[in-house]
This record gives sequence, C-alpha cells and structure tokens, in this order.
Amino acid sequence: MAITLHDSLSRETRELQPSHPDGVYRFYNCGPTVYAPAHIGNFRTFVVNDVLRRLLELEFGKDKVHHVRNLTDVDDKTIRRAREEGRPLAAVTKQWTAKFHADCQALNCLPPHDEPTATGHIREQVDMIEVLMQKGNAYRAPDGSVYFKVSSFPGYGHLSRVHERELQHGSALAGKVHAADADEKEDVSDFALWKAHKADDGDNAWDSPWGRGRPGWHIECSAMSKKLLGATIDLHTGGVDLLFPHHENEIAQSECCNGVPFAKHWYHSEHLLVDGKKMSKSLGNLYTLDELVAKGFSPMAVRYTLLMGHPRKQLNFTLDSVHAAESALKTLRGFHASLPAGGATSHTFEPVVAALKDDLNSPAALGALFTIINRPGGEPDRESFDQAMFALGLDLTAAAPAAQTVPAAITALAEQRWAAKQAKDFAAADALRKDLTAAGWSMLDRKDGFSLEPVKKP
RNA sequence: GGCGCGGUAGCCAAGUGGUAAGGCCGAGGUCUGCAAAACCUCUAUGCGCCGGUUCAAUUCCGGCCCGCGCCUCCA
Repeated sequence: MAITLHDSLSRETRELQPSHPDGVYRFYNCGPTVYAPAHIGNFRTFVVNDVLRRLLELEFGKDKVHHVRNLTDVDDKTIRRAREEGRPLAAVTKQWTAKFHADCQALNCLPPHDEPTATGHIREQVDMIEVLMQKGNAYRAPDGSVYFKVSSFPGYGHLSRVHERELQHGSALAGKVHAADADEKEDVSDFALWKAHKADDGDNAWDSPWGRGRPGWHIECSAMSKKLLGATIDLHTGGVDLLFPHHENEIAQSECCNGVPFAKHWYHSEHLLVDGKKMSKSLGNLYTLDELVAKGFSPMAVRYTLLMGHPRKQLNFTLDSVHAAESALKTLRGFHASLPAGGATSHTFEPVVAALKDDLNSPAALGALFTIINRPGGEPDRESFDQAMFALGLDLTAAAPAAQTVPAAITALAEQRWAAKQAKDFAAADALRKDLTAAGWSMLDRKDGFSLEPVKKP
C-alpha cells in the first residue's frame, strides 16, 4: 500500500515515490536552531517526521531512505546566546545539540542519516551564493552583505502564495519590516544570503568574496540538501511557520542556482497549541520535555500526545491530554505483555499502519489500534502489532514514569498499616490508609507486600 | 487589511451523501477484608448558527458567528 501525503505546493494529496534511479527516497527535514532546549511544539514536527521516516522504511526498505535533518548553529539567536554567556559559539551549540539528541532519543526518534551543520558547510554556501551572483539573482549591498533579488525569480511566492498577501496595513508590523537592514536592500522582499560582519557577531565570521561575514539563514538548507541529496529532492518538510519565508526563499535560491526543481513534494506540520494558544514565553505556556518529565510524565506519553492530533491540524496540548496518553500507554503495555508469542492472522494490526500511510493520520491509527485490541474473539497478531508500534514509534518497553522517592515517614506508616492488615485489624488498617492518602500517597497491596505511589491528581 | 486552518460528547480527537471510530475522565458491575489493578457494561436522536440542494447532510453550496495560525529569520 502506497504512502500518500499532502503536498503544500500543489495542495493535493499524492503518492510518495522515489524519483532517482537508485530507488532511494531523498527526504530533507528542517531541523532546530541549537541555542536552547527545544520545546514540545518543535518536537511535534520532529515526531511527525519520525513517523514519516519509519513509514518510508517500511514502504521502500530500510536502506532505501535517505533522511537529512540539519542543525542551525549560527544565526542571531545562537550568537546572542553565546555573547550573553561569554562563551564561544561552538560551546553553546554543542551543548544544545547534545540536549536535542538526548530529547530525541527519549522520544524514540530515529536519528537522521545525516545531520549537517551550517558552520560545517560555509564553503558550499559561499559557492552557491557565487553562482547566484554570477547569474544575476543576487547583489552585494554597500555594507558587504549579499541579498537575493526576489524580483529575479518569477516563481517566487508559489508555495506560500505570497503574491496574494499584503503586509498588514496600519499596524506596528508594517513599520518594523527589517528596519535594521532595510536600508541596504534594494527591495524589502529581498533576503540576505550573506550577512556582513557586525561588532555583535564577535569572531563568528568567515571570509568570502564579499568580505568577512556569515551566511544568511535560508542558504544553509539549499546548500546542504544539494550536497547530500542532490539538486532535486523527493520531499522537503518542516513546520508551517517555515512555509514563508524560509521555504519560499529556499526554492528561489536553489532553483535559480541549479536550474532544476528543488523539491518534488513539500509537507508542513501544523502548530502545537498549549491551552488554546501558540506557545510563547510571554504567555508562559511553553513546555520542554524536561518540564513534563519533572511533572511525572514519561517521554513516551509525550510522544503519544503529539500523535493524538492530525499532523496538518493544530493540536491543543494540555496536561490532561498527557494524562490521557499515559493511561492509554499503560493499557498498551499491558496488552503487549499479554500478547501470545506466535503469529496469528485473525486480528491483524495492519489497519494501524494503513491509517498512517494515509496522509499520516495518526489519530485514526490510534483509533484503529484500540478498535482491534478491543475486538472480541480471535487472536491478535503479534507481528503486525510490533510493526504498528514501530511505525508509531511507541516503545512499550521504555521506562514508565520514574517512581518517586518515598519519604521514610510514609514508609513507616505503610509498614504499620501492613502489620495491622496482617493482624486483621482492619479498622486500624483503614485509618492508616486514610492517613497515607491525606499525606498524598496511595498504598497498593499485593499478596506478599505493598508498594507506594503518589496519589493521582484528577 | 491579506492568506490559511478549524469549530464533533465533560476533555482530547477520527470520520462519512445514508444515519456518529477511538482514547481519557465519569457511572454501574464482577473480583478483591478495604483500596488499587484487571475484566464486563453504559455514556452525542447529535456533529457552531441560519438558509439551500437532495429521497437522505454532520458530510455538498451560500451567508453569519466564534477560535487559532501566518504575513521576513518561531517546528
């Protein structure tokens, strides 16, 4: 069964097929800027792309997928962070790259085959800018910056329909259009390919034919995808916010430079909202994985939560939904543990993967999963269940939420109650249970002993 | 102002021109001294509002209301 996926450029849902003779599907996913911990909104996109990666492996073969995800390790934010902390840029980006990798691993995301960095590909970016200069698609501003001349590319705006857009009238936004460097550009739509060195950049600058400076943001993806995947790639993905201007600019640069179509298919995942609003520091509704783990949630429950909504639809993330995910995962773990070893064909989980292959419909896939689990009679098929879990990237053997340390006083109370229970002094036992509950702990009895866990909050 | 997405049970969320998946929560039951777990059962005559098309609309069309996102470097 083919994978179908919505294409942001044509606005059609189309089948995915490798276009190169070697049968390798070339897939580029815009990665994070490494200057701070990624938040769960970022991870929605990466988890969705991870599911896609897994489906591609199932469909075309494990060695027939080439997945590239870049790391932006030089830009205004990374440089500012390094300056604020008085550390070298590389120290900052290395630290946050490591954190990003740890979070991805916790969320069970497969590592991309290549993870190129902007600073590791200055040469390739400069080369590309030189071609654009030669072809007349770019110009050097008086300060030494190089800009892409948007008017030189007739195809500009097709992806985001930017020609149908207008700047917001009479608002603060219209006035703040790049006040910083607007004077250097010939047109406000033009965007930087190369940024001339400024004092704030410190020693984060490289030599170029136009003087010392650093690459603009968009050029890195064009240069690195070309180097690793070729001039025309099969699929380019990212969050909706990258649609304009980032991806629009990438298309302009790459197609003007290479003279061939940049990407055959574009896919954009929608934003994660928190409590009905986009995450932002000012609203205080921004979560990191660590913060959720600190609240007692498992990373796998966070992954599950991110899959509860259709990737092309805004998903409202709440702590209640992570609770729901944690409970659902618990059921899945129990089901998995009770699955018979042998394969059976009466209850196959193939519909789960089928739902995912239909434009990454993860909520439908989760629905199908439980529908099959709850189907009476017959025998569930372990092989297809494992495959469904692989596609969803749900590792049911991953650690459940870490048990909290039990205070000695609580343990003492529990031991008293256990003794009372053994002595069949149920009145005392019940009283002690109440005390424990009041103190915030649930006592779980077993045949041969007890365990304690924090009282579940509603 | 422009562009785009969405409004489905207490919460989250699929879906279809033919009469509403699933998860969570909640309720009842079985089983347990109690509690928990597990298992069973139940939970939208209804899909933002108003019209229209149709034998039939939540699903198509039109209007309206509300929410969210993007509009130059935020996944």
